[in-house]
Amino acid sequence: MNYWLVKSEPEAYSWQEFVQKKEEVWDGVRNYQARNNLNAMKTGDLVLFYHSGGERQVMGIAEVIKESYQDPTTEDTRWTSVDLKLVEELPRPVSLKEIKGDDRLQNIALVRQSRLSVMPLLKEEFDVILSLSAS
DNA sequence: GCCAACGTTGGC
DNA sequence: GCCAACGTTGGC
Repeated sequence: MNYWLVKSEPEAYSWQEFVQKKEEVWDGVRNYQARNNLNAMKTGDLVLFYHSGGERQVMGIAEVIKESYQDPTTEDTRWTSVDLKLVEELPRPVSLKEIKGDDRLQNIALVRQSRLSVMPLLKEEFDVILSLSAS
């Protein structure tokens, strides 16, 4: 099992919308590195959902329920999508500030490569973020 | 609103 | 194949 983090601008697609819909096609990725990460996702992998822009916080957890396939929003065969399903909302959101302030999270792309929209996490990093939310 | 980081495009 | 110019993203 692998762990990931995906970003969304809440004005474009919010966690609240995801909570209502329970499932979503994760489409529109137009960056090769992000696409490669999408393609590496396996059914059952867990994905943190992060709000970029004004909020900058991790909102909750999703699960991969369909592995990568042609992105339905484009004819261009270079781009792919996955399907995500709601798992649960975090007890409270974990802010970028908290993530940047934690020594154990300094290697994640959210800190090192702020523009990447789909990134892998180590299990340890995933667990640290969950524990921050619970504290 | 600004700027840094990064990606893409196009001229050579 | 290199690099300048330009566009976009996202944090501050």
